[in-house]
Amino acid sequence: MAATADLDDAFLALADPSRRSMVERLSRGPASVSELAEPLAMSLPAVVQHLGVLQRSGLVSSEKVGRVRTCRLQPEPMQAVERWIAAHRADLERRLDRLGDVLDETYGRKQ
Amino acid sequence: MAATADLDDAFLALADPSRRSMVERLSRGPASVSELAEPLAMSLPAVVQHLGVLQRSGLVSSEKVGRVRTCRLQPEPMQAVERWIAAHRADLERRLDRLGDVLDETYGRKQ
DNA sequence: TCAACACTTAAGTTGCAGCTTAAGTATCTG
DNA sequence: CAGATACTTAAGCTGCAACTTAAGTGTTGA
Repeated sequence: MAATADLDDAFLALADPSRRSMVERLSRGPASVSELAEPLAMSLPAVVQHLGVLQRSGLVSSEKVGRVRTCRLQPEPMQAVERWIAAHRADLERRLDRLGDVLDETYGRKQ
Repeated sequence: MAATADLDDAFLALADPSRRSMVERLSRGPASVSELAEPLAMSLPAVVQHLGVLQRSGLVSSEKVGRVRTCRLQPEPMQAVERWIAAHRADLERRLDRLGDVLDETYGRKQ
């Protein structure tokens, strides 16, 4: 059960299109910093800073071998975010369904 | 098929604990601005500003009747966020599963 | 009619996110 | 060992997010 601050970090990390592009790339497999940077129109230090945000959120881990840092997506924070969304979306939709029933009962069910 | 900017807005809106608390409240049913503000330790204008972020993201809609503004959670942006997460988490986990298979084949399956 | 209520608008402060350039530090490769 | 590669560190800039207080506006109930 993810702490509030963990969700803060994960949602914030995913709120930037450059970082989501990095996550999309990593969802297809590990990648080096340069590979993550390649499609992005910004300097390498900027990419490294985005990577820092992703790592601090736990969404991405990395290890350096030789001069190459290899990055990987971590499943747990993605699951925590999905659980939070799913729970509250489900609440909402259950309620909307019931509302539909109530309106049907009040005004007559549609054919 | 949510545009990138829409996902930006939705993730950003959900990256704040006060705003998530508002969304949690609204997932249980419509509420007035004062009701949303009640559990939050901040001024009413601050709450209204958070509400503005939620509305600009499409997550929340509101209408004013008399002097009361009633707010509702909208399902579509929640679904869009959930779809994005689910898609990339699924990619990741499919890959991790295959990796497990490969490791099993290479090093011998665990008993 | 007038005071309480439920916001709303305006204006200002503070801090930090998201870049930049410049100058490092290791690690390979020929 | 020199030059290319793959980051890394440092420092500084700009804009906007997240509040605040103060002063509105329109609505309602006694």
